[in-house]
Amino acid sequence: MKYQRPKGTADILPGESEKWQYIEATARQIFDRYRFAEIRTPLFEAYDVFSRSSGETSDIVTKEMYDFDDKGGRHMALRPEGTAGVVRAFVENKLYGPEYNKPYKVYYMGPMFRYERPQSGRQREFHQIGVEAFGAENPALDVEIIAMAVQLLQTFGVNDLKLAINTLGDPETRQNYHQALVDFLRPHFDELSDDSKVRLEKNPLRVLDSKDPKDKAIVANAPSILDYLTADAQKHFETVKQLLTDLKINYVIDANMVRGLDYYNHTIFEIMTTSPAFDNKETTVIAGGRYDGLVKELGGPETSGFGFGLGVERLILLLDAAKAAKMKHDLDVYIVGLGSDTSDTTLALAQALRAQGFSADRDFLNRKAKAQFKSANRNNAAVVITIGDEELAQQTAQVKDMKTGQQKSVAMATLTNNFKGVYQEFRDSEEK
RNA sequence: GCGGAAUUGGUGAAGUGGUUAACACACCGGAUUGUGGCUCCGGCACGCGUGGGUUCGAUCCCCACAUUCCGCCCCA
Repeated sequence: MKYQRPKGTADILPGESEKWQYIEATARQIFDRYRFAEIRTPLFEAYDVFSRSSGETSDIVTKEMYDFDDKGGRHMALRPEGTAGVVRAFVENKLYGPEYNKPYKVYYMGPMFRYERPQSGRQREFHQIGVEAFGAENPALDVEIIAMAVQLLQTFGVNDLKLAINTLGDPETRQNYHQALVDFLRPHFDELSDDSKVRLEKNPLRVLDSKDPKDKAIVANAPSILDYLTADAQKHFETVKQLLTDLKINYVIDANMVRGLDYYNHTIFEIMTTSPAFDNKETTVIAGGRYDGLVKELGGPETSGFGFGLGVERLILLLDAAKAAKMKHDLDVYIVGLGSDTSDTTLALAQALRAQGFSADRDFLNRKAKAQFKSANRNNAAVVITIGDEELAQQTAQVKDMKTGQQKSVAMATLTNNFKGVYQEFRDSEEK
């Protein structure tokens, strides 16, 4: 094994790729219903696009960025998440212009890159499906997008969904709370875990998220951001809660929920699920929220935004656990050719069948009849057409229904002109 | 970035410091000049993650590296 794939990457092979197609097709369908349109942005951007949007001190920027200098000496980075590039495109293409619908709604799907230690469901190259909506501060938009996220997961058959919401308020809220939290944690500095000591300096909100038992005990008595909301922030959050209730969408408020990226404010949410695929531990599949300052941060006009991202690899693990329906397509026709003289004819017949809209396959290894039938069986072929010297001479073929075992001779011309009729006849007799 | 475990064929795996690396599944061929099952027979690792070292001799012992998995950090 001289060459192997880069650490933390995966080959998605046939058998697996069908799941991806299913997921992507389903997502497109749902997004379309909500009038989101696809946007495709580059897999890499100027490093600053990400460092500016995620926050210089965020973990993504400080240690997980897959960055490099290109031959022109430009500092570039593979995208670690989808939002920054979309916002950059939104600004660069002036999509905030008056000629565009507000909110401006887009979705994307594709690979993201983070330089970190791989684990199951976590890779260096991973995939996200995400949506962004720009230019509406109305909390109803928050709720509509959360509802869409819930519907999406339900459509995938993922159950045991738990929606957790929180608010980070507006900048004023955040500043006040930040101060209050630091004031509270300072006296406990020596008791905090080493990780949290660092967090306290870099991003105190993250201490709230700590899994360390001692940290948790301290945090339990910490002030809640919900007590520091400004009137506006309070109103926004209340409306979100009310609308969720109106839609009969269950949720819990997790006042300690935070974000690793700096650009979020107001509503943030996560949809979690428990599954054997994750050892029955709660795992977040979708995470998102509001980011009203980001467009401006990247050079555009003051424009609000709301979006979420879904981890495709994680979703696939869930589908596996739920024993998702088989998404593989069966074969319509397998053509058995006996003797190398038949190869021209089987090739032409296969083409004729495909032209009529059927899937068709044949043997290329000159194997004997038995082996070819085995292949047909393995491929779940509905029909097998056999051509040997005799059929060649008479311009016919043996057509066999693999389910009933019934076989009959059909003129070659009929197969090439009207296979549909032959096929239907078999179907009908199967039902009798 | 830190800590731990693993690494034998297409797959699941057994195994030993010393002639030919079990067994099973899958696959290929034959028994059955042209038909899917079963049965029987045969084939299928120039090699035990990679590179060094110890040894008369290593897949098995030692070291380094790589990759995978698990935990932490973080997150999707």
